[in-house]
Amino acid sequence: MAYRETEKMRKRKAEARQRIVSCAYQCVAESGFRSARVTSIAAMAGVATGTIYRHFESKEDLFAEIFRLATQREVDKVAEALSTPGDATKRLEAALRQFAERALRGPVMAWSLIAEPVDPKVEEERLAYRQAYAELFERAIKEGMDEGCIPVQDARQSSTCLVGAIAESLVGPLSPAQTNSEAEPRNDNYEPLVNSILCFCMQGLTGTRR
Amino acid sequence: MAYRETEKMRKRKAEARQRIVSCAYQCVAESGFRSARVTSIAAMAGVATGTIYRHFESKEDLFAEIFRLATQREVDKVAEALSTPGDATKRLEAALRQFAERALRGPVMAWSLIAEPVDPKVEEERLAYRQAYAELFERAIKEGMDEGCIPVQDARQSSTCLVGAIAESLVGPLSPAQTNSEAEPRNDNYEPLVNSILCFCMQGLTGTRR
DNA sequence: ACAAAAACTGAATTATGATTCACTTGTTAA
DNA sequence: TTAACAAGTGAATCATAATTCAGTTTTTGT
Repeated sequence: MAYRETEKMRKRKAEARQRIVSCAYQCVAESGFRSARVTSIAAMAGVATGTIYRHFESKEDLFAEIFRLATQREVDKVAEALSTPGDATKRLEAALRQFAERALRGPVMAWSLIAEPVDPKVEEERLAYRQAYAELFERAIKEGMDEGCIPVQDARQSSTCLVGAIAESLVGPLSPAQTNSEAEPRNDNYEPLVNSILCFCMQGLTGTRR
Repeated sequence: MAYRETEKMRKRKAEARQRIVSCAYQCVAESGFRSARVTSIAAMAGVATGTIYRHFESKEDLFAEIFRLATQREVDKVAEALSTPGDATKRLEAALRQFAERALRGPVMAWSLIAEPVDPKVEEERLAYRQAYAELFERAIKEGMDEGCIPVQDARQSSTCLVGAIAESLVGPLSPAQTNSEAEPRNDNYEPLVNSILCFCMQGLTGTRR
């Protein structure tokens, strides 16, 4: 008898997995899911192609995990903005702004998360992702209704609409055609775009234009 | 010298093309772009696979045309609802309702048009499709601002938000997972869902909840 | 040092469908 | 009838990457 799984090995394996994940993440962040190749992820991570398959069932599974990770980051940021002190209206506005601004700042990944055509398992994650946002907003809207700063309404429905309104507003600006043609001049100022999106959203929510 | 293109031939060719198009349409309406096979479309249309390629450059081109066609139908219906007599608010509400109800009534095609992952050329058509809606709504919003029944706002931005809010609200109900699990009970009543979507949208537009 | 058990490797295989093309059939005008 | 040409056919080919797996290397406990 010999080999028995050892702490050292467990750690090494975990590191390899981690390396694979972050290289895959990087690939996707650079040019989306569609063009990310298992082969190049492996090369980038310094492992053989086959190794990927001892860490993930399939490419789809790997990508689903990447999607989940990327998503979690975004959702956390929005949650953070929502847990700021202040009334619900203010917090919602900050959260929506956060959502939009982060997307515009990392347009390739944002596009992948919001609108890139992806395989079914990844698409499932996308559904979950959108629901995660919707739940976050829903809670805040309910708080707002309790506080009295947001009129009574179907909180879930409104939050779904918010997600849709923002996502749709970003699809144009984020779509690769747009993003590429922008050549070099990165980070223009997003303020006007973001503001006009928020204007509609806040009015939809509160009935008050600002 | 002999064979020269004749009226009869021209017509026959056109008919074959038409047959291909409508069979492809049917396939997509039944189960989406992803599962539509060139081979089965050909079989269904009663032509050889190769024949498809004398009418269309590639599968993507065929699908782009199908998308365009399906899209046109929908956009026309919405345009029709918008050209009804009445004030802009009423007309917009009717149009948005039309959009949502038609989607719920033909969920497979609607999902394909709104959210199914598709090839790049088809995705391009989708962008155009969403813009077509946005333009329609934009015009109506501007009319409403002139009439005074809609407060001054960035009409284009608002119309984009409307498209997004509705599309997002439909993605859940339309997604194949949902659609399939509904088993048999077709056409439930969509009223409550549609109403709550419209509630947010109209308030976003007018600042007035109803 | 060694045998047992993993883990790693990457070239070869496989899967999936779209696309092609050598050949057959149909159409036209003389 | 026939020559000239276009349209139609569908089995064979091709393209693209994901996935596999027989062989190699590494790790471990004795």
